[in-house]
Amino acid sequence: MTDTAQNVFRALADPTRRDILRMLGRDAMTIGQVAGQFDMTRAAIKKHLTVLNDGGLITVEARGRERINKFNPAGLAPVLSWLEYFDRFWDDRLAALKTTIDKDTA
Amino acid sequence: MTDTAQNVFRALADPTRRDILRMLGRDAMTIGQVAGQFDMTRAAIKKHLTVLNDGGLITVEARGRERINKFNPAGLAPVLSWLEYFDRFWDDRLAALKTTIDKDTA
DNA sequence: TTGAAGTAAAACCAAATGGTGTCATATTAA
DNA sequence: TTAATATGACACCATTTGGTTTTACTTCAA
Repeated sequence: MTDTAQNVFRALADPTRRDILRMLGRDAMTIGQVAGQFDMTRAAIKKHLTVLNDGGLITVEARGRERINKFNPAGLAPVLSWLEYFDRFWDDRLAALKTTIDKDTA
Repeated sequence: MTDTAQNVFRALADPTRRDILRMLGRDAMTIGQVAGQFDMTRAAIKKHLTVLNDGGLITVEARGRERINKFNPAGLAPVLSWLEYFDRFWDDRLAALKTTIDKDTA
């Protein structure tokens, strides 16, 4: 396995992949289902899913001839870790994020 | 200017650029100073700084014949916004980030 | 004013990226 | 068994990316 953080940032660098991740955040989907939402071939979507999987952002579960792709929240951890380095620069902007977090963790 | 979020994620996709950003987070530097820290030509560094600037992650201030490159914390806002979408998935991991935030905002 | 320092900009190159189409394989259903 | 479905894997292509060299322009200092 290569550098984890790099794989995550690389995975997030493409807008299609970020959209796929949002979609999988709502519902787990097969490759075909994901492809149905984009004007792109299944092969292209499959490549994106591979990159997302390499970045640990999704998990793939085989079910018969289908592959269920699920969003993996833990995969975003490297991004959060990386962002923490800049904590001291954040003030009001981060405070806003903090409140949204509070709503969940309360 | 094209899509802001895309420019930010694209800027963060390269490890050299992430390293540069960390360096600029500690101290503002000229192109030459940044280049001195990497085994790479000034031209290459200049390109990276352009991408970081396009992403709004740094600001460049001319001083004589020098260009002072500064980290711009606000440039990371699109990343935070994008991450907020996944709030409901985060629990303990995000709680950790929350505590570090609390230390700053207290 | 002349030379050195700092940067900008352009031409160029190899490799990675994002897409396609095709074919093979495995599984479900008739 | 056979046909359709869902995916995997490969070859291929155009464009982008990350790097280099080279040249030119400003600005500082002697």
